[in-house]
Amino acid sequence: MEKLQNIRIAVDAIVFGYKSNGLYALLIEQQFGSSDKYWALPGGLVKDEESLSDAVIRELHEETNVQLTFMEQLYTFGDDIHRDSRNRVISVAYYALVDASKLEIKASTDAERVQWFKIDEIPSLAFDHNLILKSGIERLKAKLTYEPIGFDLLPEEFLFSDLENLYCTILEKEIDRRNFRKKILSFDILEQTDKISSVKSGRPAKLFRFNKQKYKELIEKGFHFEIKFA
Amino acid sequence: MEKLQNIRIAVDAIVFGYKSNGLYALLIEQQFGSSDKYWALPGGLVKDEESLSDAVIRELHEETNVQLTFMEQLYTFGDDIHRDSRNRVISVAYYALVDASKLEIKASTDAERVQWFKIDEIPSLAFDHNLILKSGIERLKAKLTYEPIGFDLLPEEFLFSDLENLYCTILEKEIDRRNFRKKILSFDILEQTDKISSVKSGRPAKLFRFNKQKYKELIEKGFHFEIKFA
DNA sequence: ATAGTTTGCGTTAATTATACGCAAATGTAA
DNA sequence: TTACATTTGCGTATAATTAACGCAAACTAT
Repeated sequence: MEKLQNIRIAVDAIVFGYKSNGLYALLIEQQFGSSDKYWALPGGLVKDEESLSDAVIRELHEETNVQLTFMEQLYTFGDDIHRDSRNRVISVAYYALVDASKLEIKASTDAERVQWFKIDEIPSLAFDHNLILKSGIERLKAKLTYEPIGFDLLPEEFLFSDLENLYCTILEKEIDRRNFRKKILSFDILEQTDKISSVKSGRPAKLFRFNKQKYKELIEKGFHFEIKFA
Repeated sequence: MEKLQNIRIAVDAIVFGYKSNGLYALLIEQQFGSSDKYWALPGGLVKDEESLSDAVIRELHEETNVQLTFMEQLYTFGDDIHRDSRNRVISVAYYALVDASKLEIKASTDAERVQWFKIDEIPSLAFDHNLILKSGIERLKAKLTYEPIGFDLLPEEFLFSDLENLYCTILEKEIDRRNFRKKILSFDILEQTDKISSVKSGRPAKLFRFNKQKYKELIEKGFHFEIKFA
């Protein structure tokens, strides 16, 4: 009979949200020992009878009350055997997107706090969570260019300038507004709605909506979403 | 005190090899109970004090004697809680590439056999290994188009026609030989060597070698490898 | 009215992809 | 020895796509 492993398995999630001034991630404050507090990614140990993705959903639900628009496995962190100094813990990391405009963070219970952090103002996190987050940002950036997941960070209906800003901000690149619009419109995956104005100065803009159904149909026909930048 | 988890953690590896007539994967025959034998991906439980990637290397070394040219984490399979009918096992899957021309498979010990299987002639495997393999093939195909990993499946020195065939076979697409050559050469990541002939009929061809160093330098400067097909 | 903004639609030049043509260099069969 | 099949290596013409701008329309604030 073989000796049982002494390895724990956890899930951690990066929850990304976008506001007009930048990309954010959701962090929770954890208590270590009696005095140490650290910000960390939401997550925790997997239960014996639950799937990995269920574990992520459960942890997120316990600690926040986000409504996910997208979730995907990121990477499994288990090469550093001392990433958790107390025990050997392997973490399966996920990343998720939410419409931050529709999100209210759960009221903080006890000493536990939940908060959005701008992606370039992340403090030193618990465990290897800074590493995980970095890897998540890279993945998000990459995926943004070849799959239409940007829409999952925006409200149902959005302005073209919102979409454009989202791409510019997250990818940290300059894009020609007119070429970007032409490109996206040529994909034929957006539909128009009414109008909006007065929100800002300038000419009133049309509101658009991402047609996921149509996108899936196009995929079947061999369509491939792709946005490139200089 | 929390109750300890009862979840095991394993690693499994897909080892890809390329021969002129197609893509292959390395499988081992496992004994289940007293009579059942199944082909499966090489792999096994992770030890308490070893990293995930070390576990893969060890398992591959125990079961085969492959010399890897590339290895990368693929995905962690833990959503199906009954993927192993005996216990809850979460598997971190890796995929690796080898130069199959230089590879001799370890002599089979006892009843355990190791064998190359052509990718479209894979039998029904143990656990969810067919699923893992499928996911690995998809990843390999995708990666082949945006990173120069095709060279890791070929000998140090190779003919252009080998490279071309590798792409055609694995991606199951037709490519214009001349445009393909032009494209790859334009990247300036190959260097020439001597000559070869007589291997086949026709005009003798130059042997090429992938310059990994140069590739890395180009990456630094913003270069992006990419092969597209109609 | 006038100035300042943002939107929506175009045009043109540069670059890249696609589809071929064809001669050179070999082995082989007549 | 010549003719033929085969594979390689280099080119060229055309189509398609990308990148770089121009500019008027539709608003707000002064």
